[in-house]
Amino acid sequence: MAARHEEIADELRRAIDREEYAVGALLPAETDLATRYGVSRGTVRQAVAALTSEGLIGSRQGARRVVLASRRSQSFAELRSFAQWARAMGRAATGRVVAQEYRPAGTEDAVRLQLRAGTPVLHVLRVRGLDGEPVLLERTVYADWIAAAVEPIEPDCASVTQRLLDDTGLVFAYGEHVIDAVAAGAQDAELLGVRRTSPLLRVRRVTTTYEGRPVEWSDDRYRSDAVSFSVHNSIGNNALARKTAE
Amino acid sequence: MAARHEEIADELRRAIDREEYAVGALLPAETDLATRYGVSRGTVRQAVAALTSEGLIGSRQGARRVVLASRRSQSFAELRSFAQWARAMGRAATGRVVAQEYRPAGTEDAVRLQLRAGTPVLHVLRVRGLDGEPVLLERTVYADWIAAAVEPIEPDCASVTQRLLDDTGLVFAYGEHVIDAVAAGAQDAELLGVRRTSPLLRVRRVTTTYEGRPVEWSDDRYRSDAVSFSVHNSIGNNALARKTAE
DNA sequence: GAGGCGAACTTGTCTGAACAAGTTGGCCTC
DNA sequence: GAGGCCAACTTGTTCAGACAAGTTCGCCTC
Repeated sequence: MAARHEEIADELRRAIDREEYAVGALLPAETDLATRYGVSRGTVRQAVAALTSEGLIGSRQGARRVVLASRRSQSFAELRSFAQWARAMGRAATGRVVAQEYRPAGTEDAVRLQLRAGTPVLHVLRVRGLDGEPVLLERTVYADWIAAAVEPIEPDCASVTQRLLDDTGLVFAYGEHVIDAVAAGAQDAELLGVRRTSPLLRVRRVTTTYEGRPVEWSDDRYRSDAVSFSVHNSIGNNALARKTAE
Repeated sequence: MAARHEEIADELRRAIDREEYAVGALLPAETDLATRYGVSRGTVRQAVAALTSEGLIGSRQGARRVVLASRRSQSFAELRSFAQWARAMGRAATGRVVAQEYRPAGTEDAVRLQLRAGTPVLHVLRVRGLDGEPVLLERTVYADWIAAAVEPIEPDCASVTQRLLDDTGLVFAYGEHVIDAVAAGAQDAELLGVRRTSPLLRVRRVTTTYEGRPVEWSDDRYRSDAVSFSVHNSIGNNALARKTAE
Protein backbone atom coordinates (compact mmCIF):
# COMPACT_ATOMS: atom_id res chain seq x y z
CA MET A 1 0.00 0.00 0.00
CA ALA A 2 2.74 2.43 -0.95
CA ALA A 3 1.06 4.30 -3.75
CA ARG A 4 -0.67 7.50 -2.71
CA HIS A 5 -3.64 6.90 -5.00
CA GLU A 6 -4.26 3.57 -3.32
CA GLU A 7 -4.18 5.18 0.09
CA ILE A 8 -6.70 7.75 -1.06
CA ALA A 9 -8.90 5.07 -2.64
CA ASP A 10 -8.83 3.22 0.66
CA GLU A 11 -9.70 6.30 2.67
CA LEU A 12 -12.64 6.98 0.38
CA ARG A 13 -13.79 3.36 0.63
CA ARG A 14 -13.71 3.58 4.40
CA ALA A 15 -15.51 6.93 4.37
CA ILE A 16 -18.25 5.40 2.23
CA ASP A 17 -18.33 2.36 4.50
CA ARG A 18 -18.97 4.46 7.60
CA GLU A 19 -21.56 6.42 5.63
CA GLU A 20 -19.66 9.67 5.73
CA TYR A 21 -20.71 9.71 2.12
CA ALA A 22 -24.15 8.10 2.11
CA VAL A 23 -25.51 6.06 -0.77
CA GLY A 24 -27.07 8.45 -3.25
CA ALA A 25 -24.98 11.38 -2.05
CA LEU A 26 -22.44 13.25 -4.13
CA LEU A 27 -18.70 12.83 -3.71
CA PRO A 28 -16.64 16.03 -3.45
CA ALA A 29 -15.30 17.35 -6.73
CA GLU A 30 -11.88 16.15 -7.92
CA THR A 31 -10.26 19.50 -7.26
CA ASP A 32 -11.64 19.52 -3.70
CA LEU A 33 -10.27 16.06 -3.02
CA ALA A 34 -6.96 17.02 -4.59
CA THR A 35 -6.44 19.97 -2.26
CA ARG A 36 -7.79 18.02 0.69
CA TYR A 37 -5.28 15.21 0.23
CA GLY A 38 -2.54 17.50 -1.03
CA VAL A 39 -2.07 15.72 -4.34
CA SER A 40 -2.65 16.55 -7.97
CA ARG A 41 -5.91 15.97 -9.76
CA GLY A 42 -4.43 13.05 -11.70
CA THR A 43 -3.74 11.13 -8.50
CA VAL A 44 -7.29 11.68 -7.29
CA ARG A 45 -8.57 10.45 -10.62
CA GLN A 46 -6.60 7.22 -10.23
CA ALA A 47 -8.15 6.72 -6.82
CA VAL A 48 -11.74 7.31 -7.85
CA ALA A 49 -11.24 5.19 -10.99
CA ALA A 50 -10.61 2.24 -8.69
CA LEU A 51 -13.85 2.83 -6.79
CA THR A 52 -15.69 3.26 -10.06
CA SER A 53 -14.49 -0.08 -11.38
CA GLU A 54 -15.57 -1.66 -8.10
CA GLY A 55 -19.06 -0.30 -8.61
CA LEU A 56 -18.97 1.78 -5.45
CA ILE A 57 -19.44 5.08 -7.22
CA GLY A 58 -20.84 6.21 -10.55
CA SER A 59 -19.15 8.73 -12.78
CA ARG A 60 -20.09 10.72 -15.86
CA GLN A 61 -18.73 13.81 -17.48
CA GLY A 62 -20.03 17.09 -16.17
CA ALA A 63 -21.78 15.76 -13.08
CA ARG A 64 -20.36 15.11 -9.64
CA ARG A 65 -19.71 11.49 -8.76
CA VAL A 66 -22.47 9.58 -7.02
CA VAL A 67 -22.12 6.97 -4.30
CA LEU A 68 -23.90 3.87 -5.60
CA ALA A 69 -23.25 1.30 -2.88
CA SER A 70 -21.46 0.89 0.40
CA ARG A 71 -21.30 -2.83 1.09
CA ARG A 72 -18.20 -3.85 -0.81
CA SER A 73 -18.32 -7.62 -0.83
CA GLN A 74 -15.17 -8.55 1.08
CA SER A 75 -11.93 -7.36 -0.43
CA PHE A 76 -12.12 -7.15 -4.16
CA ALA A 77 -8.37 -7.24 -4.51
CA GLU A 78 -6.60 -10.57 -4.45
CA LEU A 79 -9.38 -13.06 -4.16
CA ARG A 80 -7.50 -15.34 -6.43
CA SER A 81 -7.42 -18.70 -4.81
CA PHE A 82 -10.12 -20.47 -2.87
CA ALA A 83 -7.96 -20.37 0.25
CA GLN A 84 -7.32 -16.63 0.00
CA TRP A 85 -10.99 -15.98 -0.52
CA ALA A 86 -11.98 -18.07 2.46
CA ARG A 87 -9.44 -16.34 4.67
CA ALA A 88 -10.63 -12.91 3.59
CA MET A 89 -14.09 -13.89 4.78
CA GLY A 90 -12.82 -15.13 8.10
CA ARG A 91 -13.53 -18.75 7.31
CA ALA A 92 -11.16 -21.67 7.15
CA ALA A 93 -10.54 -23.32 3.80
CA THR A 94 -10.32 -27.06 3.91
CA GLY A 95 -9.36 -29.39 1.11
CA ARG A 96 -8.97 -33.06 0.31
CA VAL A 97 -7.68 -34.83 -2.75
CA VAL A 98 -10.03 -37.63 -3.78
CA ALA A 99 -8.14 -38.91 -6.80
CA GLN A 100 -4.93 -38.02 -8.58
CA GLU A 101 -3.37 -39.62 -11.63
CA TYR A 102 -1.36 -38.96 -14.76
CA ARG A 103 -3.09 -39.34 -18.09
CA PRO A 104 -2.03 -38.51 -21.63
CA ALA A 105 -3.48 -35.15 -22.67
CA GLY A 106 -6.64 -35.37 -24.74
CA THR A 107 -7.52 -32.87 -27.44
CA GLU A 108 -9.25 -30.50 -25.00
CA ASP A 109 -6.37 -30.66 -22.54
CA ALA A 110 -3.87 -30.02 -25.32
CA VAL A 111 -5.74 -26.98 -26.62
CA ARG A 112 -6.36 -25.37 -23.25
CA LEU A 113 -2.89 -25.97 -21.88
CA GLN A 114 -1.11 -25.35 -25.18
CA LEU A 115 0.60 -28.72 -25.13
CA ARG A 116 0.88 -31.53 -27.67
CA ALA A 117 -1.81 -34.21 -27.40
CA GLY A 118 -0.47 -37.23 -25.56
CA THR A 119 1.77 -35.25 -23.20
CA PRO A 120 1.28 -36.68 -19.72
CA VAL A 121 -0.81 -34.28 -17.62
CA LEU A 122 -1.84 -34.56 -13.98
CA HIS A 123 -5.55 -34.89 -13.23
CA VAL A 124 -6.60 -34.04 -9.69
CA LEU A 125 -10.06 -34.32 -8.20
CA ARG A 126 -10.33 -32.21 -5.07
CA VAL A 127 -13.15 -31.42 -2.63
CA ARG A 128 -12.91 -28.08 -0.90
CA GLY A 129 -14.90 -26.75 1.97
CA LEU A 130 -15.51 -23.83 4.27
CA ASP A 131 -15.07 -24.77 7.91
CA GLY A 132 -15.32 -28.41 6.94
CA GLU A 133 -18.54 -28.20 4.97
CA PRO A 134 -17.99 -29.29 1.35
CA VAL A 135 -18.74 -26.46 -1.01
CA LEU A 136 -16.69 -26.95 -4.15
CA LEU A 137 -15.60 -29.84 -6.35
CA GLU A 138 -12.50 -29.15 -8.42
CA ARG A 139 -11.44 -31.23 -11.39
CA THR A 140 -8.10 -29.77 -12.30
CA VAL A 141 -5.63 -30.66 -15.03
CA TYR A 142 -2.05 -29.45 -14.53
CA ALA A 143 0.39 -28.97 -17.38
CA ASP A 144 3.27 -31.43 -17.54
CA TRP A 145 5.93 -28.86 -16.65
CA ILE A 146 4.34 -28.10 -13.27
CA ALA A 147 2.82 -31.50 -12.50
CA ALA A 148 5.94 -32.75 -10.73
CA ALA A 149 5.62 -29.91 -8.21
CA VAL A 150 1.92 -30.60 -7.63
CA GLU A 151 2.15 -34.37 -7.23
CA PRO A 152 3.94 -34.52 -3.85
CA ILE A 153 1.69 -31.95 -2.14
CA GLU A 154 -0.21 -33.46 0.79
CA PRO A 155 -3.80 -34.41 -0.05
CA ASP A 156 -5.23 -32.06 2.58
CA CYS A 157 -3.17 -28.98 1.68
CA ALA A 158 -5.39 -25.92 2.17
CA SER A 159 -3.81 -23.74 -0.48
CA VAL A 160 -2.16 -25.29 -3.48
CA THR A 161 -1.62 -21.86 -5.01
CA GLN A 162 0.37 -20.70 -2.00
CA ARG A 163 2.29 -23.95 -1.90
CA LEU A 164 3.37 -23.70 -5.52
CA LEU A 165 4.43 -20.11 -4.96
CA ASP A 166 6.57 -21.11 -1.98
CA ASP A 167 8.08 -24.19 -3.60
CA THR A 168 8.65 -23.07 -7.16
CA GLY A 169 8.00 -19.33 -7.26
CA LEU A 170 5.15 -19.91 -9.70
CA VAL A 171 2.56 -17.14 -9.74
CA PHE A 172 -0.98 -17.71 -10.93
CA ALA A 173 -1.22 -14.33 -12.61
CA TYR A 174 -4.23 -14.37 -14.92
CA GLY A 175 -7.43 -16.34 -15.14
CA GLU A 176 -10.20 -16.71 -17.66
CA HIS A 177 -13.49 -18.06 -16.32
CA VAL A 178 -16.60 -19.30 -18.06
CA ILE A 179 -19.61 -19.65 -15.81
CA ASP A 180 -22.70 -21.76 -16.37
CA ALA A 181 -24.99 -24.14 -14.53
CA VAL A 182 -25.04 -27.92 -14.60
CA ALA A 183 -26.95 -30.66 -12.83
CA ALA A 184 -25.02 -32.65 -10.26
CA GLY A 185 -23.96 -36.06 -11.48
CA ALA A 186 -23.69 -39.11 -9.23
CA GLN A 187 -20.10 -38.39 -8.20
CA ASP A 188 -20.78 -34.67 -7.74
CA ALA A 189 -23.77 -35.43 -5.55
CA GLU A 190 -21.92 -37.84 -3.34
CA LEU A 191 -18.86 -35.70 -2.78
CA LEU A 192 -20.72 -32.44 -2.25
CA GLY A 193 -23.48 -33.96 -0.17
CA VAL A 194 -26.36 -32.85 -2.37
CA ARG A 195 -29.03 -34.74 -4.25
CA ARG A 196 -28.35 -35.88 -7.78
CA THR A 197 -29.58 -33.39 -10.43
CA SER A 198 -29.23 -30.53 -7.93
CA PRO A 199 -28.19 -27.37 -9.77
CA LEU A 200 -24.51 -26.53 -9.45
CA LEU A 201 -22.66 -23.41 -10.48
CA ARG A 202 -19.89 -24.47 -12.82
CA VAL A 203 -16.80 -22.38 -13.47
CA ARG A 204 -14.42 -23.60 -16.12
CA ARG A 205 -11.21 -21.70 -15.85
CA VAL A 206 -7.75 -21.54 -17.32
CA THR A 207 -4.98 -20.05 -15.22
CA THR A 208 -1.78 -18.67 -16.73
CA THR A 209 1.55 -17.27 -15.66
CA TYR A 210 2.60 -13.68 -16.18
CA GLU A 211 3.79 -14.64 -19.62
CA GLY A 212 0.40 -16.00 -20.57
CA ARG A 213 1.53 -19.62 -20.39
CA PRO A 214 -1.30 -21.90 -19.22
CA VAL A 215 -0.58 -23.66 -15.94
CA GLU A 216 -3.81 -25.50 -15.25
CA TRP A 217 -7.39 -25.71 -16.33
CA SER A 218 -10.21 -26.73 -14.14
CA ASP A 219 -13.88 -27.59 -13.99
CA ASP A 220 -15.07 -26.22 -10.65
CA ARG A 221 -18.56 -26.99 -9.38
CA TYR A 222 -19.96 -24.96 -6.51
CA ARG A 223 -22.94 -25.83 -4.37
CA SER A 224 -25.32 -23.14 -5.47
CA ASP A 225 -26.83 -22.81 -2.02
CA ALA A 226 -23.43 -21.91 -0.59
CA VAL A 227 -21.76 -19.66 -3.12
CA SER A 228 -22.78 -17.06 -5.64
CA PHE A 229 -20.92 -14.61 -7.81
CA SER A 230 -21.51 -10.91 -8.03
CA VAL A 231 -20.68 -8.59 -10.87
CA HIS A 232 -21.48 -4.97 -11.45
CA ASN A 233 -21.45 -3.05 -14.65
CA SER A 234 -21.96 0.43 -15.89
CA ILE A 235 -22.92 1.78 -19.25
CA GLY A 236 -20.03 1.56 -21.69
CA ASN A 237 -17.85 -0.30 -19.25
CA ASN A 238 -18.46 -3.91 -18.64
CA ALA A 239 -16.31 -6.60 -17.16
CA LEU A 240 -18.85 -9.33 -17.74
CA ALA A 241 -19.58 -10.93 -21.08
CA ARG A 242 -22.55 -13.07 -21.92
CA LYS A 243 -21.67 -15.87 -24.27
CA THR A 244 -23.87 -18.22 -26.22
CA ALA A 245 -23.25 -21.92 -26.51
CA GLU A 246 -20.61 -22.79 -29.09
CA MET B 1 -15.19 7.24 -30.69
CA ALA B 2 -13.79 10.73 -30.42
CA ALA B 3 -11.14 10.22 -27.78
CA ARG B 4 -7.70 9.47 -29.12
CA HIS B 5 -7.00 6.85 -26.47
CA GLU B 6 -10.10 4.94 -27.55
CA GLU B 7 -8.98 5.01 -31.16
CA ILE B 8 -5.59 3.65 -30.16
CA ALA B 9 -7.18 0.98 -27.98
CA ASP B 10 -9.31 -0.04 -30.94
CA GLU B 11 -6.35 -0.19 -33.28
CA LEU B 12 -4.47 -2.36 -30.83
CA ARG B 13 -7.48 -4.64 -30.41
CA ARG B 14 -7.71 -5.07 -34.16
CA ALA B 15 -3.97 -5.66 -34.44
CA ILE B 16 -4.23 -8.40 -31.83
CA ASP B 17 -7.29 -9.79 -33.59
CA ARG B 18 -5.46 -10.19 -36.86
CA GLU B 19 -2.52 -11.67 -34.97
CA GLU B 20 -0.13 -8.88 -35.76
CA TYR B 21 0.65 -9.29 -32.10
CA ALA B 22 0.30 -13.02 -31.49
CA VAL B 23 -0.84 -14.52 -28.20
CA GLY B 24 2.18 -14.82 -25.96
CA ALA B 25 4.10 -12.12 -27.80
CA LEU B 26 5.20 -8.85 -26.29
CA LEU B 27 3.52 -5.55 -27.06
CA PRO B 28 5.80 -2.63 -28.00
CA ALA B 29 6.90 -0.45 -25.11
CA GLU B 30 4.75 2.53 -24.13
CA THR B 31 7.27 5.01 -25.46
CA ASP B 32 7.37 3.20 -28.82
CA LEU B 33 3.59 3.26 -29.12
CA ALA B 34 3.54 6.91 -28.07
CA THR B 35 5.87 8.00 -30.85
CA ARG B 36 4.19 5.66 -33.33
CA TYR B 37 0.77 7.18 -32.71
CA GLY B 38 2.12 10.65 -32.12
CA VAL B 39 0.66 11.01 -28.63
CA SER B 40 2.02 11.31 -25.12
CA ARG B 41 2.76 8.35 -22.94
CA GLY B 42 -0.27 9.08 -20.76
CA THR B 43 -2.63 8.62 -23.67
CA VAL B 44 -1.05 5.29 -24.57
CA ARG B 45 -1.41 4.21 -20.97
CA GLN B 46 -5.14 4.93 -21.06
CA ALA B 47 -5.46 2.81 -24.19
CA VAL B 48 -3.58 -0.20 -22.88
CA ALA B 49 -5.38 0.07 -19.54
CA ALA B 50 -8.61 -0.63 -21.41
CA LEU B 51 -7.17 -3.76 -23.03
CA THR B 52 -5.79 -4.86 -19.69
CA SER B 53 -9.18 -4.61 -18.02
CA GLU B 54 -10.63 -6.63 -20.89
CA GLY B 55 -8.14 -9.37 -20.23
CA LEU B 56 -6.54 -9.09 -23.65
CA ILE B 57 -3.11 -8.19 -22.33
CA GLY B 58 -1.24 -8.64 -19.10
CA SER B 59 0.78 -5.92 -17.46
CA ARG B 60 3.28 -5.70 -14.63
CA GLN B 61 5.88 -3.20 -13.63
CA GLY B 62 9.25 -3.55 -15.27
CA ALA B 63 8.29 -6.08 -17.92
CA ARG B 64 6.83 -5.46 -21.35
CA ARG B 65 3.13 -6.16 -21.76
CA VAL B 66 2.10 -9.63 -22.90
CA VAL B 67 -0.76 -10.54 -25.24
CA LEU B 68 -2.91 -13.00 -23.29
CA ALA B 69 -5.82 -13.63 -25.64
CA SER B 70 -7.16 -12.58 -28.99
CA ARG B 71 -10.76 -13.71 -29.14
CA ARG B 72 -12.56 -10.85 -27.45
CA SER B 73 -16.03 -12.17 -26.79
CA GLN B 74 -18.18 -9.85 -28.86
CA SER B 75 -18.09 -6.18 -27.96
CA PHE B 76 -17.33 -5.67 -24.32
CA ALA B 77 -18.69 -2.16 -24.38
CA GLU B 78 -22.41 -1.65 -24.10
CA LEU B 79 -23.75 -5.11 -23.75
CA ARG B 80 -26.29 -3.77 -21.38
CA SER B 81 -29.65 -5.01 -22.50
CA PHE B 82 -30.58 -8.41 -23.83
CA ALA B 83 -31.56 -6.83 -27.15
CA GLN B 84 -28.26 -4.99 -27.55
CA TRP B 85 -26.34 -8.11 -26.73
CA ALA B 86 -28.27 -10.18 -29.26
CA ARG B 87 -27.76 -7.60 -31.95
CA ALA B 88 -24.03 -7.42 -31.29
CA MET B 89 -23.89 -11.15 -31.93
CA GLY B 90 -25.86 -10.89 -35.13
CA ARG B 91 -28.92 -12.61 -33.74
CA ALA B 92 -32.44 -11.33 -33.39
CA ALA B 93 -33.80 -10.74 -29.91
CA THR B 94 -37.41 -11.75 -29.46
CA GLY B 95 -39.59 -11.16 -26.46
CA ARG B 96 -43.05 -11.85 -25.16
CA VAL B 97 -44.83 -10.75 -22.02
CA VAL B 98 -46.53 -13.68 -20.32
CA ALA B 99 -48.05 -11.87 -17.38
CA GLN B 100 -48.14 -8.32 -16.10
CA GLU B 101 -49.82 -6.90 -13.05
CA TYR B 102 -49.57 -4.33 -10.28
CA ARG B 103 -48.97 -5.57 -6.77
CA PRO B 104 -48.18 -3.78 -3.54
CA ALA B 105 -44.45 -3.88 -2.86
CA GLY B 106 -43.35 -6.61 -0.46
CA THR B 107 -40.44 -6.20 1.89
CA GLU B 108 -37.89 -7.43 -0.66
CA ASP B 109 -39.28 -5.16 -3.37
CA ALA B 110 -39.22 -2.21 -1.00
CA VAL B 111 -35.61 -2.79 0.02
CA ARG B 112 -34.26 -3.36 -3.44
CA LEU B 113 -36.13 -0.52 -5.09
CA GLN B 114 -35.79 1.85 -2.12
CA LEU B 115 -39.54 2.35 -1.84
CA ARG B 116 -41.99 2.10 1.04
CA ALA B 117 -43.61 -1.30 1.46
CA GLY B 118 -47.08 -1.32 -0.05
CA THR B 119 -46.25 1.07 -2.89
CA PRO B 120 -47.79 -0.40 -6.04
CA VAL B 121 -45.06 -1.88 -8.25
CA LEU B 122 -45.35 -3.49 -11.68
CA HIS B 123 -44.49 -7.18 -11.95
CA VAL B 124 -43.71 -8.42 -15.46
CA LEU B 125 -42.97 -11.98 -16.52
CA ARG B 126 -41.25 -12.03 -19.87
CA VAL B 127 -39.82 -14.80 -22.07
CA ARG B 128 -36.96 -13.76 -24.29
CA GLY B 129 -35.35 -15.64 -27.12
CA LEU B 130 -32.67 -15.61 -29.74
CA ASP B 131 -34.07 -16.07 -33.24
CA GLY B 132 -37.30 -17.31 -31.71
CA GLU B 133 -35.79 -19.96 -29.44
CA PRO B 134 -36.60 -19.24 -25.79
CA VAL B 135 -33.44 -18.68 -23.79
CA LEU B 136 -34.27 -16.43 -20.87
CA LEU B 137 -37.10 -15.99 -18.40
CA GLU B 138 -37.29 -12.57 -16.79
CA ARG B 139 -39.26 -11.80 -13.67
CA THR B 140 -38.95 -8.06 -13.36
CA VAL B 141 -40.33 -5.61 -10.82
CA TYR B 142 -40.46 -1.96 -11.87
CA ALA B 143 -40.53 0.92 -9.41
CA ASP B 144 -43.79 2.84 -9.20
CA TRP B 145 -42.39 6.01 -10.77
CA ILE B 146 -41.48 4.24 -14.02
CA ALA B 147 -44.25 1.63 -14.10
CA ALA B 148 -46.66 3.89 -16.00
CA ALA B 149 -44.18 4.08 -18.86
CA VAL B 150 -43.60 0.33 -18.92
CA GLU B 151 -47.24 -0.71 -18.76
CA PRO B 152 -48.36 0.38 -22.27
CA ILE B 153 -45.39 -1.17 -24.10
CA GLU B 154 -46.48 -3.88 -26.54
CA PRO B 155 -46.04 -7.41 -25.18
CA ASP B 156 -43.63 -8.40 -27.96
CA CYS B 157 -41.35 -5.37 -27.76
CA ALA B 158 -37.81 -6.52 -28.47
CA SER B 159 -36.02 -3.91 -26.37
CA VAL B 160 -37.71 -2.42 -23.36
CA THR B 161 -34.53 -0.57 -22.43
CA GLN B 162 -34.41 1.20 -25.78
CA ARG B 163 -38.12 1.92 -25.59
CA LEU B 164 -37.88 3.57 -22.20
CA LEU B 165 -34.93 5.63 -23.40
CA ASP B 166 -36.90 6.86 -26.41
CA ASP B 167 -40.12 7.52 -24.52
CA THR B 168 -38.90 8.95 -21.25
CA GLY B 169 -35.15 9.56 -21.65
CA LEU B 170 -34.49 7.10 -18.85
CA VAL B 171 -31.00 5.57 -18.93
CA PHE B 172 -30.21 2.25 -17.30
CA ALA B 173 -26.81 3.38 -16.12
CA TYR B 174 -25.58 0.91 -13.51
CA GLY B 175 -26.31 -2.69 -12.65
CA GLU B 176 -25.43 -5.03 -9.83
CA HIS B 177 -25.72 -8.73 -10.60
CA VAL B 178 -25.64 -11.78 -8.38
CA ILE B 179 -25.20 -15.05 -10.22
CA ASP B 180 -26.06 -18.52 -9.01
CA ALA B 181 -27.72 -21.72 -10.20
CA VAL B 182 -31.25 -22.96 -9.55
CA ALA B 183 -33.35 -25.90 -10.66
CA ALA B 184 -36.14 -25.11 -13.10
CA GLY B 185 -39.56 -25.01 -11.49
CA ALA B 186 -42.73 -26.08 -13.25
CA GLN B 187 -43.39 -22.66 -14.76
CA ASP B 188 -39.72 -22.15 -15.72
CA ALA B 189 -39.66 -25.53 -17.43
CA GLU B 190 -42.79 -24.93 -19.44
CA LEU B 191 -41.87 -21.45 -20.65
CA LEU B 192 -38.25 -22.25 -21.48
CA GLY B 193 -38.97 -25.64 -23.00
CA VAL B 194 -36.73 -27.63 -20.67
CA ARG B 195 -37.39 -30.44 -18.23
CA ARG B 196 -38.31 -29.63 -14.67
CA THR B 197 -35.27 -29.58 -12.33
CA SER B 198 -32.98 -28.72 -15.25
CA PRO B 199 -30.19 -26.46 -14.05
CA LEU B 200 -30.68 -22.80 -14.89
CA LEU B 201 -28.26 -19.93 -14.57
CA ARG B 202 -29.93 -17.30 -12.39
CA VAL B 203 -28.96 -13.65 -12.40
CA ARG B 204 -30.61 -11.41 -9.86
CA ARG B 205 -29.94 -7.84 -10.76
CA VAL B 206 -30.82 -4.33 -9.70
CA THR B 207 -30.61 -1.57 -12.30
CA THR B 208 -30.24 2.06 -11.36
CA THR B 209 -30.16 5.48 -12.98
CA TYR B 210 -27.10 7.71 -13.13
CA GLU B 211 -28.05 9.03 -9.73
CA GLY B 212 -28.09 5.56 -8.24
CA ARG B 213 -31.87 5.44 -7.99
CA PRO B 214 -33.15 1.88 -8.49
CA VAL B 215 -35.40 1.48 -11.52
CA GLU B 216 -36.08 -2.25 -11.58
CA TRP B 217 -34.96 -5.48 -10.10
CA SER B 218 -35.19 -8.78 -11.79
CA ASP B 219 -34.78 -12.51 -11.41
CA ASP B 220 -33.45 -13.70 -14.78
CA ARG B 221 -33.11 -17.39 -15.53
CA TYR B 222 -31.05 -18.50 -18.49
CA ARG B 223 -31.10 -21.90 -20.15
CA SER B 224 -27.65 -23.09 -19.23
CA ASP B 225 -27.21 -24.94 -22.50
CA ALA B 226 -27.66 -21.69 -24.42
CA VAL B 227 -25.86 -19.01 -22.47
CA SER B 228 -22.80 -18.75 -20.26
CA PHE B 229 -20.90 -15.88 -18.68
CA SER B 230 -17.24 -15.21 -18.98
CA VAL B 231 -15.03 -13.25 -16.62
CA HIS B 232 -11.32 -12.77 -16.50
CA ASN B 233 -9.20 -11.63 -13.65
CA SER B 234 -5.63 -10.82 -12.89
CA ILE B 235 -3.68 -10.78 -9.69
CA GLY B 236 -4.58 -7.82 -7.53
CA ASN B 237 -7.33 -6.69 -9.85
CA ASN B 238 -10.56 -8.54 -9.89
CA ALA B 239 -13.96 -7.60 -11.20
CA LEU B 240 -15.57 -10.76 -9.94
CA ALA B 241 -16.49 -11.45 -6.35
CA ARG B 242 -17.38 -14.78 -4.87
CA LYS B 243 -20.05 -14.51 -2.21
CA THR B 244 -21.30 -17.00 0.28
CA ALA B 245 -24.92 -17.55 1.05
CA GLU B 246 -26.36 -14.96 3.40
C1' DG C 1 29.04 -23.80 -15.96
C1' DA C 2 26.95 -21.25 -11.96
C1' DG C 3 26.24 -17.34 -9.71
C1' DG C 4 26.42 -12.36 -8.74
C1' DC C 5 26.46 -7.61 -10.34
C1' DG C 6 25.03 -3.80 -12.76
C1' DA C 7 23.42 -1.17 -16.79
C1' DA C 8 19.64 -0.62 -19.87
C1' DC C 9 15.06 -0.97 -20.37
C1' DT C 10 10.12 -0.77 -19.07
C1' DT C 11 6.14 0.08 -16.44
C1' DG C 12 4.21 2.57 -12.27
C1' DT C 13 3.52 7.05 -9.88
C1' DC C 14 2.94 11.90 -9.69
C1' DT C 15 2.89 16.82 -10.95
C1' DG C 16 0.89 21.07 -13.09
C1' DA C 17 -1.26 22.90 -16.79
C1' DA C 18 -4.61 23.64 -20.41
C1' DC C 19 -8.66 22.92 -23.02
C1' DA C 20 -12.99 20.17 -24.30
C1' DA C 21 -17.43 18.56 -23.23
C1' DG C 22 -21.31 17.74 -20.38
C1' DT C 23 -24.40 19.12 -16.28
C1' DT C 24 -26.70 22.21 -13.19
C1' DG C 25 -29.06 26.00 -11.62
C1' DG C 26 -30.22 30.69 -11.66
C1' DC C 27 -31.86 34.55 -14.28
C1' DC C 28 -34.48 36.57 -17.68
C1' DT C 29 -38.14 36.75 -20.89
C1' DC C 30 -42.59 35.82 -22.50
C1' DG D 1 -45.55 29.73 -14.29
C1' DA D 2 -43.05 27.84 -18.44
C1' DG D 3 -39.46 27.93 -21.24
C1' DG D 4 -34.95 29.27 -23.02
C1' DC D 5 -30.38 30.88 -22.36
C1' DC D 6 -26.08 31.57 -20.18
C1' DA D 7 -22.54 31.23 -16.57
C1' DA D 8 -20.39 28.42 -13.21
C1' DC D 9 -19.07 24.08 -12.16
C1' DT D 10 -17.36 19.36 -12.95
C1' DT D 11 -15.47 15.53 -15.25
C1' DG D 12 -12.92 13.87 -19.54
C1' DT D 13 -8.77 14.29 -22.48
C1' DT D 14 -4.15 15.33 -23.45
C1' DC D 15 0.53 16.99 -22.87
C1' DA D 16 5.60 16.99 -21.18
C1' DG D 17 8.54 15.95 -17.74
C1' DA D 18 10.57 13.67 -13.70
C1' DC D 19 11.55 10.02 -10.64
C1' DA D 20 10.63 5.26 -8.51
C1' DA D 21 10.51 0.44 -8.85
C1' DG D 22 10.76 -3.87 -11.12
C1' DT D 23 12.59 -6.88 -15.01
C1' DT D 24 15.94 -8.53 -18.30
C1' DC D 25 20.12 -9.71 -19.99
C1' DG D 26 24.87 -9.45 -20.79
C1' DC D 27 29.30 -9.44 -18.53
C1' DC D 28 32.41 -10.72 -15.20
C1' DT D 29 34.12 -13.59 -11.64
C1' DC D 30 34.82 -17.79 -9.36
